[in-house]
Amino acid sequence: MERTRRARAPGERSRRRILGQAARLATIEGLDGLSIGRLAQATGMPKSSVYVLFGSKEELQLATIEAARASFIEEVVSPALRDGEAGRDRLAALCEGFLGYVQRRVFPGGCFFVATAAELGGRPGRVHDLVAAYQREWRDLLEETAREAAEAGELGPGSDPAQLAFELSTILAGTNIVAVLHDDDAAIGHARRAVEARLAA
Amino acid sequence: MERTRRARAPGERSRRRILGQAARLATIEGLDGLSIGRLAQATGMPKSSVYVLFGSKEELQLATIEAARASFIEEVVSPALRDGEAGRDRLAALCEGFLGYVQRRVFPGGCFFVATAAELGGRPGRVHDLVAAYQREWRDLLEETAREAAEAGELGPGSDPAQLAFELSTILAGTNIVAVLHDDDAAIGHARRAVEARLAA
DNA sequence: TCCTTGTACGAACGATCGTGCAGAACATTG
DNA sequence: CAATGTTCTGCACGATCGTTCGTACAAGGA
Repeated sequence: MERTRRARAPGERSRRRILGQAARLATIEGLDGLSIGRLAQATGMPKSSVYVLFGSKEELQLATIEAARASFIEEVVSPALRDGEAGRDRLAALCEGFLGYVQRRVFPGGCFFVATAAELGGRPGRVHDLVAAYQREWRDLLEETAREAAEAGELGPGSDPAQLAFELSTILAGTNIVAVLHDDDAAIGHARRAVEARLAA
Repeated sequence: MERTRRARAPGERSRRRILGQAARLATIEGLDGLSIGRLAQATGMPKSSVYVLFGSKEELQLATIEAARASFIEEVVSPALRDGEAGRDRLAALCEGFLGYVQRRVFPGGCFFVATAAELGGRPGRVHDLVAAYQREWRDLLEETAREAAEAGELGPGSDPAQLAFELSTILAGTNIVAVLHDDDAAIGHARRAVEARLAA
């Protein structure tokens, strides 16, 4: 048991190191622009080793998405679920967590899922489906939290949780694009005001 | 005169045909994913002809951006400037123009500039700069129109045109991403409600 | 008339892409 | 220590990338 885990460790460690670089690279070059050769060069491993650790480029992309999701949960979701009590506070914490995560450039190209969602657009395939599923998961989290807030009476009387979650998620995604494209953190400030206004009413 | 125009016509016609395909392809494959070989195959011309008409891949990308901008102006901006009188009406017409343009899939991957802005992110170079300039041009148009509306007293008293333009542009961009990613026009409906609410207050 | 210019076409270049494979390197077991 | 079974690595493959070159044709200016 312990033996086997230690035996598999070297492969796991290499995988983890590659995936860290892959997630960072993918926010700049795109998931398609991810090349096994460049990844090998960035980690100092031979190309064939990188390849054999994942089996195919598509599997590498899928694993990269999973790694990025783990990072997103650790950096954005978990802190908000821990700090924000519930309802509106938690909703604010999620938005602020996202904005801080973009601002401090956890990934050099901003939010991994905004970048890949825009890239994959309407293309078919497993990679697209996985990104779409996680994007929806994020919006569902916002929506459910908004629903809690609405039921607690913390939002205006006529507020629609689905509509609110839609507006917040699109504003956050759009903010990411503008902030990265112009390397301009003023966008983050605008976004904070927008979220504030939407959560006050 | 007429002779020279007819003499120069074949090159211009080829360029136009290539750029039309290029703009459509770029919203799916990305500006980087645009390959001269595929473009040649799509237009039935030899690869070298496509190449020599633009001189380099970067020039092809720049020309593609210009072509996409012309399409955007024709499909979104001009109708709104013609129909919407001024101020708030015009602002509403611009937003609705954008949403209709996304919904009817003028480009298969949605708005060209949202797709490329997300792709180019923080990369350096002339291609990035041109996309960033046109993205800013679009937001400036929204902002100036919002300012007209505010000065005409059509918006709420405490409204900030820059903030309003930021919110509208990010909501529109985010809507494009969601609508294309999930091939779900319900996002367009949500966006219409969001714009309406923002322009009513 | 020749000469320049611009467009069209085919072939080829070096580089890099994803992928496959035979064997070296390694740890584990007897 | 020897045998065995995984894991890693160097090398090579076909394909495609952007780019270049040589050539052919058509038209305008000298």
